[in-house]
Amino acid sequence: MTDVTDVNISKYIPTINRILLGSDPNEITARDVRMQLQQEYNVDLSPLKLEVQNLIEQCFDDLEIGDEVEEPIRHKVPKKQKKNSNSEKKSSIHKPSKKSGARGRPPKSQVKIRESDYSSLEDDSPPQKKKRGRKPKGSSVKAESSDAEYERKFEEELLNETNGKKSKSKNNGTSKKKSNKRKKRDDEEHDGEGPKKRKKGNTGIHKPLILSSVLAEFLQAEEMSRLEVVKRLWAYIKENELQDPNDKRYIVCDERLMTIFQQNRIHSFTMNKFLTVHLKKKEVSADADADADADVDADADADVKSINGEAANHYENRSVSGDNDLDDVSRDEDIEDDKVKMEPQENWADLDNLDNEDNDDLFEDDDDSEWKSGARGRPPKSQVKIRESDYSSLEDDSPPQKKKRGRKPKGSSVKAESSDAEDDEEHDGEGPKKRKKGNTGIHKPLILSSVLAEFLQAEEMSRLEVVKRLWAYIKENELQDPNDKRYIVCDERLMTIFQQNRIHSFTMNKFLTVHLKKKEVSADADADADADVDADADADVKSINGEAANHYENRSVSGDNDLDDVSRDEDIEDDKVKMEPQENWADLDNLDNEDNDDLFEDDDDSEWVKQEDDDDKSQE
DNA sequence: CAGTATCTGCTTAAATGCGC
DNA sequence: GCGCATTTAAGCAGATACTG
Repeated sequence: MTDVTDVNISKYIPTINRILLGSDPNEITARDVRMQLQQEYNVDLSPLKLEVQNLIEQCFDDLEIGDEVEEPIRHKVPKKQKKNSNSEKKSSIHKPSKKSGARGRPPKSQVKIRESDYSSLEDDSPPQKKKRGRKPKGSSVKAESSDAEYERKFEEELLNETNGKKSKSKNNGTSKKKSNKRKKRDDEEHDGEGPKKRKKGNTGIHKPLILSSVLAEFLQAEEMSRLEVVKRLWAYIKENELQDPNDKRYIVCDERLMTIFQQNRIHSFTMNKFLTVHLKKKEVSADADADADADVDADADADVKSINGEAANHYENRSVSGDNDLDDVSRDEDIEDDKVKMEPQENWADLDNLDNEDNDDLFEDDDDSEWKSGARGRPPKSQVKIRESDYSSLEDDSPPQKKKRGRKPKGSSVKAESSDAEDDEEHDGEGPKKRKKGNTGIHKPLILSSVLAEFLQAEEMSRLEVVKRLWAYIKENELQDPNDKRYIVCDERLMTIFQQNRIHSFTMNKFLTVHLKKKEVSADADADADADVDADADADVKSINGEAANHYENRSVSGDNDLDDVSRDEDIEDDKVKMEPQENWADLDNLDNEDNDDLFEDDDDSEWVKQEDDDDKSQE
């Protein structure tokens, strides 16, 4: 073999290129290339190993430009090189470091997205302001939907690269908290081996739908499941802080959202409804598929314009003129409502009517629209329902100006996903967390007031269990207000507990507080507890009941659910209010606090009362 | 370690479409 | 026809995770 120390190795470049091009990028290594060079030129390249490897790497990089397919080898070459000890890692500069990991690495799509205006939607934008404390679960879950995708993709890559050293654990950690149901579903997604037939990708709510051009432009995608659309829209809404600060369930549409929803402000509940016109079933047939894009775009354009009507022009103009320029918006009559945004309370009450009417009109204007037909064809089931209740529900829990108690509205849904963490631990008991369902937190048994104890036939119970059982009772006896199921029409038994003829489900917990007492651990306390509690509770409940108690007692004789009797009582007069929800119920919270606080304050000795007092003080 | 943020359970409302 | 899944808000108290 020839000694090549003096040779200019750059002469090997063409050969290296040829070898690289002619080999499987997944298999070839720098060493392989060097070996081939040695064979072809019959030289020993060992003395120049590092140089040659660098050269090979360089060639590889050069070839790789504009040829993304070869990515795998790109990782592979330097990796082998690393093994070969001390080579300067030119490659490491552009090679995604494993540590930068899932988050740091900007996936191609992400980069691309950043260039677009919809960065918020497409990239896995972390919660706008990173808050202190524990990572927002809800948001993490939410972000997860997009985050997880990227992470998953990247993990897959990692798994290909390494032998899956560690990648799994992290993701599992974050998603661990999802609900069993969701988790189950996700598991199926992940391993694809679930026994169930449902697959996220194709069926049900995960079925990809064709987006209208407007929506497609907004979301930078032609197809997407309804679910995903909603997710992304929410991401956008949050990113741009488009939720009404007074009532976060309302979304104040910026001009972009206006092009989609044709509303200045929509309720989150009705978002889906408005989305309907922008979502079209995907045709499966090949031809249809081919034509689909064109058709859809055309249709969508036409439809959206027809839906937009005059306003469309404004939108278009505005979209040129600048972002969020709401002054422009106000030129339009429909959009005039934007001003309402500045004076939240009064005019918003009619929002839902506005939604329905305005949009129904819009939808009905154009009979040819496929998008629309989707929307219109759908039963007014919801609408019927809505009209029945006159949206009382929405207006009822109209913005409580008061400072809110309890858990802060984080702006995320925790509900569904929440249950699992605990459930998991419950079941396998091996979780790293310390929580145990039996004794701690919401599962901690509390001592019930005698009234509640009698009602539930138990001396102790966790708040959670109490609520559960109460709900069971409510359902069993159909005590929910048929007009707004969130309200519970108390029968005489519930009245003895809540001291109200009718309570909002949200406030049930509040009213329960006086009936729940922390369990003392000390031995003596334990001994005395029962007697004390019973005595206290009896006294308290009576004092709480006050005058009304007599009525309750009388009524208990007179019959079940006889609400006419109830109206004799002044407090109970509110029952009538039930028929005219608006004015009086808006103050439900105040009413709760004032009326009941007065009652509570009558008896200072009560421990039950004390709890509430403390509570109230803390509120102030 | 103190302080803060979030989670936990439960319910309701709306819309969707698939599966049972 | 119901359940599922998704999203939001509201109320509550205690546990837990996280930050400084």
